[in-house]
Amino acid sequence: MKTAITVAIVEDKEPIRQSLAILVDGAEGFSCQATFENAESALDYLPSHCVDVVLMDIDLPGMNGIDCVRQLKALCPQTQFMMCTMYDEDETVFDALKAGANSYILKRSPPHKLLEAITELHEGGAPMSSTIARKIAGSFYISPAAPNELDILTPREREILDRLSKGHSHKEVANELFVSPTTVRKHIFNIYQKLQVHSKIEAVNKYLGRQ
Amino acid sequence: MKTAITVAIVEDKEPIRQSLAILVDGAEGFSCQATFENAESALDYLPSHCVDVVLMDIDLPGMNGIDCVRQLKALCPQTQFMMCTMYDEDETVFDALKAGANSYILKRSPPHKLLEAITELHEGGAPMSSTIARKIAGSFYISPAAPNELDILTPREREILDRLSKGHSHKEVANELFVSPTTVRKHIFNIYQKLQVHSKIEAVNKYLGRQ
DNA sequence: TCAACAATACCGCATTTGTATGATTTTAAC
DNA sequence: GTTAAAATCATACAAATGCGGTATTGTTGA
Repeated sequence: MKTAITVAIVEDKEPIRQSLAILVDGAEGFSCQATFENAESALDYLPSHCVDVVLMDIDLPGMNGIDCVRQLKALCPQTQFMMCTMYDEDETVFDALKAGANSYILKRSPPHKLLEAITELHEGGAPMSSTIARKIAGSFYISPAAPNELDILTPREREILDRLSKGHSHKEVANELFVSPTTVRKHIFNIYQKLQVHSKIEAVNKYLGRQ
Repeated sequence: MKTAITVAIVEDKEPIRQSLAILVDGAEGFSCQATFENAESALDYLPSHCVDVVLMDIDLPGMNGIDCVRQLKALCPQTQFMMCTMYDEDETVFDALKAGANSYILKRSPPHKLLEAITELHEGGAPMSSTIARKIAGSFYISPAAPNELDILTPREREILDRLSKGHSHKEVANELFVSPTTVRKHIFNIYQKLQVHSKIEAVNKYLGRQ
């Protein structure tokens, strides 16, 4: 028989913490090693007792679950973190992923799904509740309908803007493209007109899709 | 009984196309409406005969599956697209998501997983093969080790850099912070020294973690 | 064929920026 | 209570940049 997947639970609400612990410990192949009612105690204990999977609530008293993951991630690199929460706002989801969460499951998921997800996570997957997964996949989508401001730039202008975005000066770009610096300046001027900006930084921000 | 999920398949290799069609059509609750051996014929037929789910291979003769999804997405907004391919390179995956793919399944997945995935996709999820999901989730992760370069900046310097990153000039920043422009320039110069750069763009790139 | 556009190039001017040196005042740490 | 670091300001110069013209050439679509 395979070694059980070791699990820790961070959840402030007593009844939920208890039922999660019972669920995990009661299932074959899983072992709940520890439970915590706040982020601080988890940060205290887990680094010296790393587990395979941590189920992390987000809304905790004191430090929130996302910041807790960010810190634990550095201390327990081999541990997988599953956010287990009721929040499904965009910002929360993406902040959790940025902090290092590998999985994001909504609390309303049925128990057997949770166990499945822990297994999948431990086997190298990144199980997400379906609405979360859709949110994440959708965040990459670039709508062709959205008339990209950059479309009005000519290929040459885009090329120059790209090099500017890498921090190259007018003169450097001119050398790279084998044209005169004045030509580059003219192109840049035209770019400013088209993008309605007045400096390299503003142009680069638009180019790289910020602000 | 619920209406069957209507499916179309775009796959150039005859045997794979056939077995996918048989798999889908043979399962209860699924109905394979059409199969195509290239992107062009799919683009020809599907817009006027939209289906619930399209299984799309990537490596096709002529137009590839990603570009095909990009175009179909605009014409069949309610259709869900599942990339079904052997590629798992980063660039391919993210390009597919940018094009509008809602799901990305590797061909090596077992048949029952594929049917499950189609169902999940149709119900609003975004099923991904586990290695793919991990890749996607990981793409958000911001390593806490990276920003240590910025740690050497003082709060004031960070404040100024932040405003520079928004495209403000020296003078503007000076007005915003109620200090002399020369002070701002001094700070900026110190920032350059610390970050080992020589222009605003380079500094802002480091600040925003894009280089 | 002609107009529009893209890419190339030049000149010139005012402003911004990068670099250097030096100094004063707050603030924080020991 | 001294010291170190941070924040402030000044002056100065060279280089880079932003803005305004004008002009030539090649391509392209109406």
